[in-house]
Amino acid sequence: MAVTLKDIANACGVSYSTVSKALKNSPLVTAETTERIQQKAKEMNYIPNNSARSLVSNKSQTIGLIWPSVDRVAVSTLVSEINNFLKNTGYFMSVSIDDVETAAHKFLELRFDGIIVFDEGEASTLPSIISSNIPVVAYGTDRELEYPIVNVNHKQAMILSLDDLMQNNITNICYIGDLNTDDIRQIIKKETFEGYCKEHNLEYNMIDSKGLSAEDTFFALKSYLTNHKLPKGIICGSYDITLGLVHTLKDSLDQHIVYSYDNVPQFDHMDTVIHSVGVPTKKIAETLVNILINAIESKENQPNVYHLEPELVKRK
Amino acid sequence: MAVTLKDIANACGVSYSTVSKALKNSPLVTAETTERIQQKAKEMNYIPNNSARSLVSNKSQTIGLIWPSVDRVAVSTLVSEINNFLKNTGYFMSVSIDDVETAAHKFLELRFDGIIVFDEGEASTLPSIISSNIPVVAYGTDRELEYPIVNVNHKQAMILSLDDLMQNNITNICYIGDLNTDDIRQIIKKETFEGYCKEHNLEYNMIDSKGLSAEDTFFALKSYLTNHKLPKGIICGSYDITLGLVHTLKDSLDQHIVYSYDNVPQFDHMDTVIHSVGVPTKKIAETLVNILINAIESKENQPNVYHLEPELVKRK
DNA sequence: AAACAAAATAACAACGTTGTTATTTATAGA
DNA sequence: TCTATAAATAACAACGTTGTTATTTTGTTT
Repeated sequence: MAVTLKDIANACGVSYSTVSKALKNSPLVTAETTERIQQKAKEMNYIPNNSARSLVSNKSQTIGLIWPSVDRVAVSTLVSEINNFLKNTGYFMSVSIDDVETAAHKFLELRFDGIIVFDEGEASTLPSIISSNIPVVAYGTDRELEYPIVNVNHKQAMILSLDDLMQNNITNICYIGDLNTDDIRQIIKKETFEGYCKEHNLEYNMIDSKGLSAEDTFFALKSYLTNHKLPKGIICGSYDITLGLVHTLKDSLDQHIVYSYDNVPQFDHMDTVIHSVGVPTKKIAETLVNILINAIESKENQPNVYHLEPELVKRK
Repeated sequence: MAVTLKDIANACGVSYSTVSKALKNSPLVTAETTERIQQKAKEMNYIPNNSARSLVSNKSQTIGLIWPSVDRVAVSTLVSEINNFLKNTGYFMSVSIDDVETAAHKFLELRFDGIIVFDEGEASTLPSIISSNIPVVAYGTDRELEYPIVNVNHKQAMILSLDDLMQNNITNICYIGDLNTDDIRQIIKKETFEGYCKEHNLEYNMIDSKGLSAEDTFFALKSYLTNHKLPKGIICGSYDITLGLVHTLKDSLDQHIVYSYDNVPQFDHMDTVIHSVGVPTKKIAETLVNILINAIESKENQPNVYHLEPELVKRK
């Protein structure tokens, strides 16, 4: 069916091992033969068989990305960036939206070279049988695992925005975020906010977005606003929550100063001024890719927690 | 490194071909040995090597999905549904967000069993060298290709909503969509709208959303509304465009009757009443999967255009 | 022109499976 | 007990590569 090295060899009157070398520009084959063979290979639409290749060399030049929550918009930017960095490094990225364990198992069967996991807490921990068989790096929650994990220091991000609010003498503030959850990231945001406010004697309140999506936030705010008002300073727990806020306030938004988690490029193109705080998406993508590629090439998987420091991006 | 059939064979004192059969529940192996071998395989954390398997059997039980525009939210629902249908059929779905040609080429190298492409027009046409080597099905634009394409009959969808408007005696209407584009799908919507209105002597106008995203629409509408008013009946060219409209109008939305393209479940959870028109996401997913699996199993790829008929979903 | 070294190419084993063919072991009938 | 037959297991070739080893061809030196 498909064209193989043997077919090219026959067409060129050489042995298939010579074809193999020629296609890899090996110095063991003379320039003319190499040229002739490559020419023929192209002409015959040769496509290397990764299965055969992987079988003998144990390399597939492919990374699996596990992304069970496809619908989270903010993350799609990160996925794109990871794809770019991987491509530059010579790897192909294959995404699965299955649950973490199913996806990882299949990636292992496919003998991919490494795995990136979007860690969403307990449910997404990879069993050690898997992580001991393939380099893994996770992005997400701050916890000790058998594989490296990249964390974005949500605590520091909160402090950055609060410091900036203080500096502008805004002391009437609120935090909008998912308050009733066991997602450790959301808990950190909430607790840091509360701790800081108490410590600095700020007038504050916390509004439950009742979820992480823009829609959840929209409904939660709509009902909240029937008998409350929002203070001048607002900190939103995520990009999607901010969208919900923008969607709700619309025109009166410019009476507030808004800080949002998730330092994604989307904020640059919004018509309302929203400051954002967090590690730039590119930086996260780059770190994840570097750690993983390094683990693959050095063949060792150092369990570790990497903290990336957030930046405050002020706009207008 | 990884556990192989041979390792299990040694541990059980049988030959590796017996292990191979036992793990596949072959009747050629006695029940006890099968039990003993499967037990051991589990204990040793055996993970089959897909490369070896695929090499000899030419099957990978994996489908590649090419999705270059990850950021389009409406599509993520479809991607999830496709994943579900594929899983039920015993296939694993691997997504690439690379451009169509790069992704398809890699899927071919990986010897995947089939490809689903989100067809976005000319730029995403697969060269026949690829489509003749692997079953392909596309979702998207209405055009003749060397592989089957599933199309959702945008014309009929427009007519459905216009008929419904007429039936409710709303004759003052507008269409919000991407007007200056060579995307054939958008052109069909626009032309069907215009043709219908002229034919029925309706008072109409068309508003350029200047893009397909919610943001584009938001800006376009904002500037439009400075010296215009929107009519009672509104038809939006996509889910994202509708989001832009909702975002812009907010409270005055209930003075209009809105129809939106893209029959996604998201509309059910919105707090404003929006009718939607289009083929239900599940139906699209199911059709794509069925056509592809059929092509794989019958080993023939009938080039064809499948038209799915849209439905009008009225709410509240 | 013979001998040798260097360069170019060919042959081959291996990777981990599957499916077919060959061999061993158990079961039955005389 | 011995053969004929069936059942169970083992051996083997093949899939398309890569990297190593073996062979052939070419070029140089005498």
